[in-house]
Amino acid sequence: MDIKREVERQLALIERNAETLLPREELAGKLERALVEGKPLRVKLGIDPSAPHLTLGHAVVLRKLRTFQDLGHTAVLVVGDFTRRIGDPSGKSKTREPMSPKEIERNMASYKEQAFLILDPERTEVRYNSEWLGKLSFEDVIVLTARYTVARMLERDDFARRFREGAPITIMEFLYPLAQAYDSVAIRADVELGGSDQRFNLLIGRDIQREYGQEPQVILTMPLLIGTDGVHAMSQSRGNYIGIAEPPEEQFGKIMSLPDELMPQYFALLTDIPWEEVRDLHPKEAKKRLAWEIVRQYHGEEGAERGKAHFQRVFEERGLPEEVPEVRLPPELLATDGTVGIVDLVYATGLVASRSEARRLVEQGGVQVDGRRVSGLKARVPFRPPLVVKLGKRRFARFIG
RNA sequence: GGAGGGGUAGCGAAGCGGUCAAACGCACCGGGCUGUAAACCCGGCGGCUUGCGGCCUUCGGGGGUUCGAAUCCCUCCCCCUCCA
Repeated sequence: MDIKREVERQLALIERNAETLLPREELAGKLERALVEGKPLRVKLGIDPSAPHLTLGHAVVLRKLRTFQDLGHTAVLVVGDFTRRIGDPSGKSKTREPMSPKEIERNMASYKEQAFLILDPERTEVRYNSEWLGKLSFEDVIVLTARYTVARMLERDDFARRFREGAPITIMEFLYPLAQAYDSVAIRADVELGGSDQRFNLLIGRDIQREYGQEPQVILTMPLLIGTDGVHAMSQSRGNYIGIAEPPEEQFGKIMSLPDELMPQYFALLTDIPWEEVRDLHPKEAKKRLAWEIVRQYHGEEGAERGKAHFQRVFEERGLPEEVPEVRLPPELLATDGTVGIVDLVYATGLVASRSEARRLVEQGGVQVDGRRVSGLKARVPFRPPLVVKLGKRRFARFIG
C-alpha cells in the first residue's frame, strides 16, 4: 500500500518533462522491486568522450539522472571510449580522427567536473565501454550481430530514408547501436536515459538484453533542448550552445538573448521553477529570473549575481563591464601631435582579426572611444590614456599608458 | 571489373572562357528597432591598401592551352551512385 504510493510518486517525478517512457508499467515494476528489495535501479547514460564541454543540452538529461539519484537509484555513466575509436556513428560526417586514451581521459576529467555540478558523485558509477567491448572476439561480434535483423535496423527513420534514397549506409553504422545495446547488457541497466534522438538506439538495448537473457531496460528520453538560434537542437557543432562551464557573464548574456518562445521549455527542462510562477512577469524579468537560476546552478549565487550585474551594466545601462582587458599602444603608432589613427587604434586592441576587419568596424559605426562614436577611416583621436575602446556591443579594451 | 556523377569561401549551393574575390541561403559581424530580446530592416562578411581606385592570394593537388581559366585539356588524389 505504502509502496504503491511511493512508486506512483517516483513515477510522477521521473515522467515529468520526459518525452518517452517505455514501457511505463515495466518501470513501475522495477521501482517497486527496488523498494521492496532495497536495491537501487541502475540507470544508464551513454557519454561521448569527444567533447570536453557540456552544454545545457546535456544538462537536461543529467538533471533527469539526478532525479533518479535523489530517489535513491544509481547513475551509471558509460563512457563510449571504445565506440569513439570506431568513428562517427551519424554517417553524415567524415570519419573523425581517432582519439588517444590520454585525450579521452582528459576530456572525461573536465566532463566529470561539470557533470558533478548536477549529479551526486556518491551515487554515480563511471564505466568505460572498452572494458567489455575491447574483449569481444570477432566471433562474439558475429554472435551479437546474429541477434538483430536488417529489417529491424531499417526501422530507424534515418536509415529508412537513406536506404530509400540510395544513400550509403555502412555496416559499421549497424554495429554502433548494437555496441551501445551491448553496453546495457554489460552493466545490467534497468533504465537507459537519452535525448529523444537516442530513442531507437535505446530500444535496441532492450532487445539485445532480452537476447542475452536479461530483463530489458526501460527507456526514457528527454526532449532536445533548442539552442540559442531558436531553431535547432543545441549542439556544439552548430555553435548554438550555452556551456555549463562558461563564465557567468557569458551564460547570463546568452540566456537573455534567447527568443522569448523558448522560455517555457528552458524553465521546464533546466530549472525547478514552474512556468506558471513567472509567465505573468514582464518577459524580460522572467528571462532574468531564468538566467539567474541557471547560472546559479553552475556558478552559485555569487556567480549568478555577477552575471546579472554584468548584464545590467553593459547592456541595460550601456556601461563598462567590471573587467576590461588592458592593452598598450605600440609607440610607433603615435603621431608627433599625440594622436593615433582610428584604424590603428582598433587593430591594436587585438580584438579584431585583421586590419580589414578594423576598417569595416569603423566604417559601420561600430567603434566608440571613451563613449564617443568615431567614424571615418581617416579619423584620428588624441591618445590620452586611459582610453576605453568599445567595439560593437560587447567587446572592450582599455589602453593604458 | 564496367558506366556515370562530383570535389567552389565556415557550411549548403550556383557559376562552366572574360563583366568572378566568385550569385543565393544559413551561420557570423556592424547598425537600426527593442526588453542587448526574438522577429524584422539596412550594411558587411579573403588579405593588404588613405579613399571613387589599386594590389596580392583563392574555386581538391600539379602541369598545360589561351591575350585571359573556377570555367577547356592532361595528370594525380579523394568522394558518391548504378551495373557486375
